[in-house]
This record gives sequence, C-alpha cells and structure tokens, in this order.
Amino acid sequence: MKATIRSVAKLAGVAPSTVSHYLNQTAPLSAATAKNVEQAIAALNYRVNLGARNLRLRKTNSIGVVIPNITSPFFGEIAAVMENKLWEKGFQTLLCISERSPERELSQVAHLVSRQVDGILLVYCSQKSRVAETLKNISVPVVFVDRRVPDQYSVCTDNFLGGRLAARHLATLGHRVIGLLCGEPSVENVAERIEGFELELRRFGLEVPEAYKVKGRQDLQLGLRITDLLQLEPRPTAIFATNDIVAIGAWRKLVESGFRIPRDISIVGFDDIAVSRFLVPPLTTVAQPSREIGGKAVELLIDLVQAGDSVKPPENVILAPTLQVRGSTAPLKKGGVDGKAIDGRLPQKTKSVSQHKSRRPSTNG
Amino acid sequence: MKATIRSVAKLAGVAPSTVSHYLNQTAPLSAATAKNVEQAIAALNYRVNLGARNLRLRKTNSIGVVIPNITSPFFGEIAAVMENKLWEKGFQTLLCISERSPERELSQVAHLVSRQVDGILLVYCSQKSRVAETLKNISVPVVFVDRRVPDQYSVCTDNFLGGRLAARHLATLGHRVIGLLCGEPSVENVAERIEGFELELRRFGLEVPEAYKVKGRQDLQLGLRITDLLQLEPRPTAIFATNDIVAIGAWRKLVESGFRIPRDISIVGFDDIAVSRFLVPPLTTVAQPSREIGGKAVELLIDLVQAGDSVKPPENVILAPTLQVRGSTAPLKKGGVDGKAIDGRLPQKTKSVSQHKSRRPSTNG
DNA sequence: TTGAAAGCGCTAACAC
DNA sequence: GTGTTAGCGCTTTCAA
Repeated sequence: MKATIRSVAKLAGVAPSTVSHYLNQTAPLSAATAKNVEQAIAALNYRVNLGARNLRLRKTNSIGVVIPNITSPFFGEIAAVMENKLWEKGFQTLLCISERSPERELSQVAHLVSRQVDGILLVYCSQKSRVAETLKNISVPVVFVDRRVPDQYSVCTDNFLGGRLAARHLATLGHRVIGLLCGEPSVENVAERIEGFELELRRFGLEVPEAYKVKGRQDLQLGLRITDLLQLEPRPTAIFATNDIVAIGAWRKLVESGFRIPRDISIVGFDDIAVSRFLVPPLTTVAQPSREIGGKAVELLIDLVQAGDSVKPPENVILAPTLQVRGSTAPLKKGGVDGKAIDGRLPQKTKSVSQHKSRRPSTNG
Repeated sequence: MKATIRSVAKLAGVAPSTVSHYLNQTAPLSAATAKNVEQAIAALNYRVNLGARNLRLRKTNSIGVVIPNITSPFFGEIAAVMENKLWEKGFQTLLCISERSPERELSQVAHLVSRQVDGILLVYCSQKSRVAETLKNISVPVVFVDRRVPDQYSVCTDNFLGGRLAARHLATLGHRVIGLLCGEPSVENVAERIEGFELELRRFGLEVPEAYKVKGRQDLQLGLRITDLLQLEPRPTAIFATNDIVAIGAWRKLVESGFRIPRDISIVGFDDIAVSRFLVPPLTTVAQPSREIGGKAVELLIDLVQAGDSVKPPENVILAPTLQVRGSTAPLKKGGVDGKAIDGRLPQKTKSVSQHKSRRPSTNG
C-alpha cells in the first residue's frame, strides 16, 4: 500500500497534522520531531498526494493548453515555450491537441475545466462566436493565443504589420508584378496579412490583380500551385506566401522547374519556421515572435490566476513580427521579364545567355 | 460558488448519492428523479470535479509524457501521436519537456508520480543506469520510448537495421568511398546505427576509415562539417548522416558550395522528418516508424495500467524502420572520382563533361 | 510546539 | 429506487 500522511505520522509517533506542518513548513517543529518525521518519510518512501492536496486547496497548479497541433513548427514552438515557462513557474501542463476539430476542442476545454485546471491557454480552431459562447459558462481564466478576441485576454502577432513588412520589402526591391499565394481569407490571421500586404503595396502605387492570387488551404500543395502564376503574362517577379510551408512548396516547385531563386523570382514567406533557414537559398520571411507570444501568454495567464478578485481588465497583446531578409529575395533585374516559361510540367529553358552567365560570379571566376 | 454534487442534490430534492448514480449510471433512477436531477444540473451549470472523483477512485485517467523536446520533428510527432491516442482512450496527457536536462527529467518524473498519474511514457535523456535506479522507487507503470531498457517495457526503432538499410542502399548503388557524419556514439541509438551501417558495408567488402568519420553533436552544425570530408582524397561519393538534421546541414553546405546532389555526391539521412521531403532533391532517408512507436507505446502502457495485478512480463518492442529512396542518392558514376575539390570555401569546378551531360535526361531530352 | 477534528467533492457499500 | 454513512489523503483552524 502506498504511504500516506497518516502512515508516516503513525511511524513517527506524531499526528498527521504535524507531518503536514513538516512538509509545508507551516509551523515550527522541534528538532527531534522533525528528524522523526523525516526518517519516517524516508523509510516509507512517502510522496505527497497532490490530488488530495489540490482538492483541499482548491488549486491544482495546472494549466490546460489547447492547440490545433504541435507538429507544425509554429505551434510546436509555442507549445514548447509555454510548457517550459509553466514548469518554471510551478505549473503542470495538461496538453490537448484539437487536430483542428471544433467539437474536440470544445470537449477538451470542458474536460480541462472539470479537471479543475487553474487556467487555460487556448489556440482555438472553432468559430470565434462559438468559443466566446462556451466561455460564458466557464469560471477559469482563459488567455487566447494567436487569435484576437475582443473583451477577452489574448496574445497574438500583428499580422497586418507583417503583411506590410513583406510588401514594403518587395516594393523597395523594385518589384512591380507580384503574385500572392494565400490561405483562406476566412482565417482571420491570413486575411490580415493580405490586407496589410495590399495596403502597403498601394502606397507604392502597386496592386495585385485577382488573377495573381492563388487561394487555398495553407499547406504545401498550395505552394506547388505557383505554376499557375508562372504562366501569367507578365510573369510575377516576386511572390508573397501567407506562410512558410506554402512558400516552401513554391520554392520547391521553382527549384524543380529550373527557376533560380532569387534571380528569376523572389519569394517571401511568413512564420520563420526552422526549416526556412535550411533551404538554399534560405527563405526571406516575416518572423512571428513565437517565443514572445508563448511567454507573454503564460505571464498574462499566471497573473490572472494569481490575481484572485483584483482582476485587471481584458487586454489584447499584439506583438510585432520582424522581417528576416535572407537569400530568397533580391532586387528586380533591369530589363524586365526573362525568357523562361512553364510548358506543361517541364520548364523549357529558352536560355538568355546573358542571364545564365552572370550567375554566381565568384564560383565561375 | 461552484456547484457541487451536494448543491445539485439539494436543488433536486434528492440525496447526493442519487446524483452520483445519475452521473455514473451506476443505479437505475425513476424517470421523475432523473429529470429532476438533470434540471438541477443544468440550472446550476454543474460539472463534476474530476479531482475529487479521482481521489476517491484512486485513478486519475492521466498519463505523464516526458520527452527531451517537442520542436524537433521526430519527438514532436511522437508526442502528437501519443496525445491523440491517449485522448481517444480517455486519458489526459500531462506533458513534461526535459530539455535534455537529467535533473529536470528526474524531478518531472517525481512530480508526475506525486500527481498520481496512472502511467508514464518516458523518452529519457539521463544515464540509463540512473533512470533504472529512479524507477525502483516508483509504483506506476513506465514505458520507455525510443530507448531500450532491459527488464523494462520499451518501444523503439531497430536502429541497427536502419544502419544496415542505409549501407546496403549505398553499396548496391556502387559507392565504394563513403563518409560518415555521426552523432556521438555515447548515444546508444547513434552507436547502433553506425554499427549496423558498418557491418552491412563489410558484407560488401567495404569499410569506412576513421578519417572518413566526422563526429559531434547531432545538429545542423555537424552537417556543415561535411567540408572536412570533401577535402579527402579520394573524395567520398556518398555520405551517411545519423539523422536528417545533420543530413540537411550537409545538404545545405553541398548545395551552397556548388555540388550537385546526387550527381556529385549521394546522401542518406535518418528519421524522415517532414522537411526531408521538401528539399530539392528530396532526401533519401531511413524512416523511423514514429507513428507506430507512439501508438504502440500508448497501447502497451494502457494495457499495463488496466492489467492490475495480472501484469505481463517486461517487453522490448522493436519496430523496423524503412528506407525511403528519394532524390538525394544515385548510382555511382563510372569513371571514378570526378575532378571537384574544395579550395578554401569555394569549389572549383574542373568539369568532366561526360558527367555533366547525362544529368536529368528527361529535362534535357 | 503539537494534536483533534472538520471537511475539500466525490463514490460506494449497505440499509431501507 | 433512494438515502445514510464513511471515507479517498490532505490542510487548517483551534485548543491544549
């Protein structure tokens, strides 16, 4: 049988409350009894039952983390940062992966509440309205992550600014014909990125015609559809993808098709996932401050948890992304569009010699 | 105040046990009382307190997962698979990231036990001996993941076989001069991969001289050190890296330096992380059965949890990896070593025309 | 400085 | 069918 505070007390010849005092240093014990208790604990290999303690204290020192997935690098990093910070602050992480299922997400939140978590960090995937409704019946503090919810606590990236950064970068490089690989605009974060991107472009007197926008689910497949853009006339000289996975899909298709990045075409992503740096050339991208997001969200939640009644008013923390300029973008070549074109699946290199020659002068010199 | 089973009982005009029976369907209730209870629950927005229930039942339906990190794709996928399967089986995941700190890992395990988890899934990072010792004082079932521990339950990849698969692939492609980018052999998994690799090579009458082995921590940096191998004479025509991250480091350095993969050099990785497929050319690699590992580990643990006293004897489940042949490997070119060499940081292409010509026949035809 | 007793919210005999 | 009662293992007044 597992040792309890009673069995320890009995062996030490003291009362259970004395053992409790010893454990929690909530009353001074005589050196003799302290030693007795200590020995009894060691002898029985006693470990406090946190479940029982939590029941009594009405506090579990645990936080629920609900997230669509953790294999995607962005969410994975956020989850990792959260767990780390929570552990350091003495909280256990109860992880729930919703797998982008609204039903699952809702039942996970309900379950966590039932488990008496002290708070919840939520990257929701359901409708904003539905989430808000669910929360009315919930008594524990919730901090929304990577989603902004009015009148609630939330921490997220300034996606609008991110879009603007990307646009400004491409525009100042001289690009005038720009294509867009964008996720579904129903996703708020995506919509904001596009909005920011287009607004900033307009400041440069530019715009992206509808034909130059490829839309779909934000995954690798969407990136591969860059072929659609490559057939347009004039061909875009730069691409903005609303996340790095999409950008990598495009990058891959371009490299496979014999295009040279950034000489033939520049490409900007969003997120700055770890892979982006590995590519050759590495991807220029708008870096989400994922560490800051996770860290700030935990801090905010713990504040809330510890606030008791003196809760501060809802707060939407919006953190600025930063542009990571790397090898996948370059100034527009003078002389306009080169001779490359996509013909079915295979590129036909109508070599314009002058261009091929000037590649990587240092290796050919 | 939060609703309890008592407050519900009072409102419904019944005894607390009746409410409990209603909740757990542990006794038939008359339709009338059932409805009463139901209404009271709804009126008070009552949710069962799982902490209290768990205390009473001495079962928490929770499993601790301790893992070195989750941002590395391999561990991330394993963690994700586990959480999913655990959730489906009705268990909550308590996530602990050890960040490769043995002390932290140990205290996390202790903490989980204190929280009365029903079992632990452990990818340990400390010494095997230390872990084994810790476990002696632990009463909950533990399943080791990605590590083999004699006389304990464990699930892992057949790393030895993985090494052999890589070797056989390269050898049958005709490669004779092969380099190794290997993690520290003190890591058991790494040692096994190398062992298997070299054993299989010997069957082909081949071996890897010490000079052709670059050793270090398994990260991107190690891969970049492929430059050391490229300066050897004869230059290796193929490389085996003990994981994909290292392989990608090498891949990157090769591409940057103007080498063509697989024409100039073939490269094989280990793990099959998602990125590997994105590269151009995509990486040939030994795929770990990460989904199977995670799934099997959960099944084994749940069996153990539910077994009670009829525990089955310790079992080391070893799952076979599979070779994913992709674009980064190709048959050795006849004519032996080509003329490339590393001169400082930049490669000098002493083009041997016959080789350049036959590249990618489909695009040149 | 230590102990007795009550109770956190729940379940499960066992009566009725 | 339903209620009474006794804990699960812990903390915490309050008294001694």
